[in-house]
Amino acid sequence: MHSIVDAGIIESNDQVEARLEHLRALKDLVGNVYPNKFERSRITGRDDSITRIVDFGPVVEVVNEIKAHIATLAEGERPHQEVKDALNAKLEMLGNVRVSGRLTTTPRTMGKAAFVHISDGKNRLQIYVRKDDAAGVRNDFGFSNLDFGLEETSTENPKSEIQIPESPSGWDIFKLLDGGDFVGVEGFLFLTNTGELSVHVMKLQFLSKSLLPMPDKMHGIADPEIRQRQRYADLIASSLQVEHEGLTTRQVFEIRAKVISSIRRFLEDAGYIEVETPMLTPKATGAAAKPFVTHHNALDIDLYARIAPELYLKRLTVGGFEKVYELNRNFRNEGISYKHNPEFTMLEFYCAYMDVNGMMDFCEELLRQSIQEATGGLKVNYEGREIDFFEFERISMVDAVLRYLPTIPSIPVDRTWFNDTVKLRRLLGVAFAHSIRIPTEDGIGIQRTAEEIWNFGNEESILSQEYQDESILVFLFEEFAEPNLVQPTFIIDFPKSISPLSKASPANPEIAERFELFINGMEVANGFSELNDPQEQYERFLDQMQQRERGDDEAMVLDEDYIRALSYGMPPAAGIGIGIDRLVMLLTNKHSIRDVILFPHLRPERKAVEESDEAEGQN
RNA sequence: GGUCCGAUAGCUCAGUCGGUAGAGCAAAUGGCUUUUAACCAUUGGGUCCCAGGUUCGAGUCCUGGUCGGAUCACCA
Repeated sequence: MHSIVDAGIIESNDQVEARLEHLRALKDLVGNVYPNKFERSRITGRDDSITRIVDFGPVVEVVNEIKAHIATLAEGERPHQEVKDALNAKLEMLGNVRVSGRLTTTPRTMGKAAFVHISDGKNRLQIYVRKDDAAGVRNDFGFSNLDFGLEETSTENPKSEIQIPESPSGWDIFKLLDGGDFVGVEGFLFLTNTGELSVHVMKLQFLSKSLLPMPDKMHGIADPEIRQRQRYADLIASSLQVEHEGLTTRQVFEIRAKVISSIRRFLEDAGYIEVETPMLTPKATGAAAKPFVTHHNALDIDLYARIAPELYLKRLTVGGFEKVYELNRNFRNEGISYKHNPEFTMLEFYCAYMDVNGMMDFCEELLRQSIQEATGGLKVNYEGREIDFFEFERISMVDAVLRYLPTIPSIPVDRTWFNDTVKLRRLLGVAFAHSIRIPTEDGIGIQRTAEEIWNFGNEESILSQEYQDESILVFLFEEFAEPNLVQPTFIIDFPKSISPLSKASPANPEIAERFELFINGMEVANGFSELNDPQEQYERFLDQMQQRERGDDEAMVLDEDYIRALSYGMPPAAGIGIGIDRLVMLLTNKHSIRDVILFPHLRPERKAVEESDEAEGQN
């Protein structure tokens, strides 16, 4: 049988060899080197994790007292013995603890005693092992069995027949530990000469081996590929690192979890019910995107990974769920970028009898509460800029373009330009001119002045005949306004033609009652008053199909069953989709969506592919 | 897909003008019973991403490729 080293799954080097050798020696000492359990003490009320111990009130109190004492001392001066003794007496009153964790470093041994920190992935606690007084534990008998197992068996079997291996010394076990190993210890809490909370180990039990060396404790993992491909190693590294800028990887995902649970709580408190609609669907509906296709053998039909749950959720409003939400994955077979992953987490919810304005109000409240709960405030620092979630601006798409359009005094642009095809085309030319950056040696490129852009743009406008008026507006918005929308901003008054599922504004039939929320130039949410007229919806779908025939493969497909559902009558309603990954990026100051997804999609590992091909060739 | 940057010990990184391959951490051995990125001494450890070229000589220069990152264009 191949070993994992022979098979090339882990690389063999002097580090790994040394660890394997330690493991063999440990096997002789403790028996089972992968024991099944370790029972932790319960001085904090339930299983004492390291985090629960260091957060435990009486412990925190003692730690704060020694900190206060140290603050009064000169630099380098040790805490006074009598202060330490008094506090250590308090810690001893708490009783012995049994805690377990991963060694964060190689042990610092000093002749006949040693210190090392153990970590529960979140917090660390120092343990102190002395050659004199640390007993080792054999895993065949274990902590609890050591005390009770002997008596039970001895009633049935003569004592002489039982082979009880001699207990190893804790020190012998300790000498075979490597950074990253798991151990369980029993002992008492105390403060060291430098005032650090530690466990004086009386019993040491080996729990599991790390055969691979731990990531660098100062630098962590530098290779971004390993960070994302081997997230487990990234999480270990971020918990071991002595210093780090910003949040640790673990903290990022803790914030993500907090935001999500806070959102669920908010929606539930507001009367929403969570549902799960199909991930595999016969039609890729509800959004404009390329889907993943798969095949169901038994039914012999193609199925699509859903690109949005929208139409299913609205079917549920037809069925009588007045407030309904789904918080789960969507799949889109499109590019990967800093803000795109093939699968991403979307919150969608629908509320009967509400319109787009009510939805914007509600969305603001939802975001404010969940951001407050997840981060402790409403202001976040994102790439050096402060984003304030207290205020959300609302501005129409046309006004947003007007605000950020480069202007020159000789050509005053106003709202009327957007209703004039000729003038719109001039603006499109300006947008083309604006998008062209003159390359420079440093590769960054320089932008032209407003005057140059206008002069150049007016020549370019002749190229723009193929654009429809509405798509020109969107193009202008994306070119001029979008990158500038840093603070939370609702863009409202979308052209109806690009919003096939939204209701038109009562005031203007060409405008959809729709908004998109932009933060830091990124679309974070998209909502509207839901179109519930089956006849109009049918016509909008037909229009989309025409666009598809003209070559737009992202135009929506017709969903007859959805039209049938609407025909039963759907209440007026508003709905919204919120991109959770992007929201988490903003809250954790992460520039890439891959940093807020635990296992983002990457190219297949090159080495592994080649080797498995070779193996197949040999067989 | 375009442009720019990178790949050297297990990890993080130096490597000058083209001239014997380096440091810290990690590993091994020894010392040290309250250390804090512990310390001291000794030792081992390299396909300098791959292929080709220039050269007496290439980690270094040139060409091509692989992998990765950043960025721009399309998509939420």
